[in-house]
Amino acid sequence: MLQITYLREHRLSALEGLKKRGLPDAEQLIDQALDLDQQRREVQAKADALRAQSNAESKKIGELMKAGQTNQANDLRAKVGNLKHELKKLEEDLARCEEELRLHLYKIPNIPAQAVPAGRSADDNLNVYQHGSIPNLPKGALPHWELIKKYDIIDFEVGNKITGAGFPVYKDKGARLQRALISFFLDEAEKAGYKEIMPPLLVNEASGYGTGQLPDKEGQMYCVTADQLYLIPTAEVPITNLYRDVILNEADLPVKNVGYTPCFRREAGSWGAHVRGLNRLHQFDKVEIVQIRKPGESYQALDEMCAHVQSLLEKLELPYRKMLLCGGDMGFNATLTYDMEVYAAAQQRWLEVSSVSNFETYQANRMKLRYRSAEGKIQLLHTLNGSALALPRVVAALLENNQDENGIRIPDVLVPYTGFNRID
RNA sequence: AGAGGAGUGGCAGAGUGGUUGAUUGCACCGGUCUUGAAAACCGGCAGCCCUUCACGGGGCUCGGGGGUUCGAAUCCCUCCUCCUCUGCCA
Repeated sequence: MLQITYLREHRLSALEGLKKRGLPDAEQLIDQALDLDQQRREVQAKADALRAQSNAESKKIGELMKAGQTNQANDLRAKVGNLKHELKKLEEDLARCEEELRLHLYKIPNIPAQAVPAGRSADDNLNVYQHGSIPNLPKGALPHWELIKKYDIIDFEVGNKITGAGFPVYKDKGARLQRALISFFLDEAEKAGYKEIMPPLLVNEASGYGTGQLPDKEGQMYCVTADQLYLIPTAEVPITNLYRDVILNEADLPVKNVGYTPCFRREAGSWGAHVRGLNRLHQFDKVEIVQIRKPGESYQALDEMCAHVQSLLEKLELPYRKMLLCGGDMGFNATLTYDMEVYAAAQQRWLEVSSVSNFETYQANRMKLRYRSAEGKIQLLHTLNGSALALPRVVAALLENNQDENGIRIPDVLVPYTGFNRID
């Protein structure tokens, strides 16, 4: 959620930024927020003044009672009683104003950073870096959804039976490969200075609001209605919410956390062509890195996180490209996002395996995540996160790119984790 | 899940209706003293919102929400969390 004080002071640059997202009603959104804010402040000023009066009179009643001047105390008591009616109405107005403003601010997405190109869709994203060569596959090369059947390592049918579409069952070397990738990603992150966190997989409503999945993406999360809990769509939610309502000391920074979790996404309405096999699932595994940074350092941290993700892809020998997302394709909460896409040679498609974003203060403002500087000044922090990495599409590309007539080669770096160097 | 107890500032711990946003101790920060350090002493030390160019002024918050009252940390209701006992369970 944007800070209203920011909008008050930087209306024009906010507007300019939001236009890069292609928001047709950006001006209206901002001006309405400013109006609501103006109303709120007026009502609060009145309510505060009235309350100040009533507090002062009440104090006097106490003094009169102590002095034994009961009659005067009773007169005053009646007078203050009348103030209360007036105050009650103002309090209701104030609560309504605050609520309206809050709900309105939830509707305004984050302001894209300077570097973000304007654009409508993924077609307008900028390819800023590319690495590795596109493999030449043998004749008769198969897409991963055929390979997993051929070698019997991932089973969608039995997943359909026990749960439903999009919940595959990993078997044998397929299961082992999942575990190997998770361990590899966690070990690499720890080498890069991240602290491992194993969080709950269900979160409450407040956490959903903290990182911005609620109210915006309510329909995309699985909800356990009996207890009003949500299955996490990403480890970002619990790991960032660790710091909800927290004031960190400057010495505690930067925070660098990593966590492996399964992720659960309803993916309502997003099924179509191109989502076969592992390309899109309701449950998948992901290792997520999260950083919490002082405002001045967050873009440097973003670069550092990208470099980490890129090093993983290079170690796995996967060809990839780094995309700078345009305003229209960027998530609601982010100011700047890089997507990493690997090339899956049998499908002949680039698949997004990581999304690395800076949220600046957007999440921190919702979460009241702040730090106290050495001089004692308190201010909001910047939050960042990135997938490092999401497994299914990495597996898809590994299977497709490393296939030959007799099987699939496992990249050297994974062999110590899998205990085998081929799937056949 | 049932019964009982409890939740106060970074921590510990007072406070059961009236200038108490809160005694005190520890921790922390600044200062005096000291060659330096410790000790001692002095001072500071919650967050948010409104208002003011500023100095300052005002409001809200004692787990969350609601209520009683002129006035609530203190009384009532409700939810959450923790502890003890019983039950259940990997």
